[in-house]
Amino acid sequence: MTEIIKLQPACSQCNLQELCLPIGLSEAELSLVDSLVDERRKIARGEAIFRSGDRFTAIYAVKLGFFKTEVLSEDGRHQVTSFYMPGEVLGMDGISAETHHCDAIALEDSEVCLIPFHELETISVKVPTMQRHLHRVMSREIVRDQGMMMMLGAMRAEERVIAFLLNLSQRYAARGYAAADFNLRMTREEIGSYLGLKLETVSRTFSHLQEEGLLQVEKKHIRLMDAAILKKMLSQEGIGR
Amino acid sequence: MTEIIKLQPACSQCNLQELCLPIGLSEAELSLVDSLVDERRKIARGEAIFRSGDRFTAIYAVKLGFFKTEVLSEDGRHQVTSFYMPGEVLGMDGISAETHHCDAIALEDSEVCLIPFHELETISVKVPTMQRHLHRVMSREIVRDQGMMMMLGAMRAEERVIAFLLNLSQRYAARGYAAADFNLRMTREEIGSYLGLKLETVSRTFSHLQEEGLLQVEKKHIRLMDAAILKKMLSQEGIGR
DNA sequence: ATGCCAAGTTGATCAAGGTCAACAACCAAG
DNA sequence: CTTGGTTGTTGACCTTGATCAACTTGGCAT
Repeated sequence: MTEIIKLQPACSQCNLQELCLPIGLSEAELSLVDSLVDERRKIARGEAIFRSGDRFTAIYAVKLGFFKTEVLSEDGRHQVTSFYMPGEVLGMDGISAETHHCDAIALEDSEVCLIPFHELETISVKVPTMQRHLHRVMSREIVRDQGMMMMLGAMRAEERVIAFLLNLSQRYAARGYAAADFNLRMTREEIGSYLGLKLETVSRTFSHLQEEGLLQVEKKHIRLMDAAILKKMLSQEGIGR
Repeated sequence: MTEIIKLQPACSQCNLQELCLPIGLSEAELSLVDSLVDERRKIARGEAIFRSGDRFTAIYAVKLGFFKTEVLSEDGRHQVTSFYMPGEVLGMDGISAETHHCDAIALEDSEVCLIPFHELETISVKVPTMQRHLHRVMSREIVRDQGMMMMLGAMRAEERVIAFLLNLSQRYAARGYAAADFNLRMTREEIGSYLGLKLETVSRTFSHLQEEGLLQVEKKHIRLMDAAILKKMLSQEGIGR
């Protein structure tokens, strides 16, 4: 069950600071941020932070755990649009209409820092660095989505899977985890949905890359045997579809 | 050739105001915006406002004409990520890294209003309404991209084409043009790239929808014969791929 | 243990859409 | 008026990845 704890989140102490906050805030500015982020929330595996249609009030920084966001269309179809790991910020889809447009669901027991958005806007007015940072975070999401569109529109199945794994790898590395050896937090079906493929195709592609000796897969555990070659396969591979 | 004219753009007078600016700015606030947007720029068909790698300095409101943005990956592949019509704002991909990540190219002789971004941030601090609006515009882009990902990942060719046409139709309607009768500004190839399809598939799908009596296509001229049915085809159609 | 369910793998088959090619229509330039 | 280049249409064929189905494994509840 989702549970709310009023633990002083203290951004000023958080080891994710550099990922989630601007670099180079003054002491005074940092303490303003501390006062802003006043609530940490535990989300159990399978629970949602928010769902499509919920009123938008805050954005969320992942403190611990793993999330997916997914959109659903009128007919039953749904699609995973993103995965989020610690230090990443989610919920910005809600700003435009004061309503969320997707579900944000925990893939494992997780914790998020709740950032009330209107207060954030208020503080932005006083701390231009904060405003700049917010704009960058939003813009980064736009750029990321463009890359995603590129992937969905122009890459073949194997390339998508490779791009996905390399992206995960790079994000783990940025957090100080092993770049070539990690556990997937999501199912084959969720990966497939994210990549615009069926789960069988994801599974087959894993197996195939393993036969080639580029990958070792054992259930959710992935080991990249040669990231350099994988990268090359992305940029060289056929002029695509 | 691209040409710069210092014509008083006067947002306060512009008929696109409601699309491009927040509704409900005070007189005083509007005149602040007028002072911000101090340059209008003509872009000839085929020319770029900016290209990938260009330093980011401003965002652009389309005043007149039609644009596409496209990203290109290391290997030659490129993909159209968006089309923009009057009243829409482009260039926000550049904020995150102070560098543009795509090319913005005019599909016909066009005019844009140049909005220096750092000045915009400065004014946002003084005019909270402006800040709110900026955030909404950026967030709307995020939501739009999510819808695009949904389309690319979960829809079949015919559905994508229908969704594309209905989206255009709705945007024309919002601008006071006929919703069911308009001219495409882009080639079949550009549509295909945007939709993750080949130009032949776009062409065939047009022909097919025409045979069904749902569409009339003559070169670039499109007439939607029954938007209601088309909409229904989107939401009902098979549980998809 | 036992049974059940969700998650994953693998194979056989099929269809959507990509590829290749021919051709038509329509400019714009000479 | 002719020529060449761009854009669009249509057909024949082929490839990729979806679909359907059988089977395995592991976790959890009884």
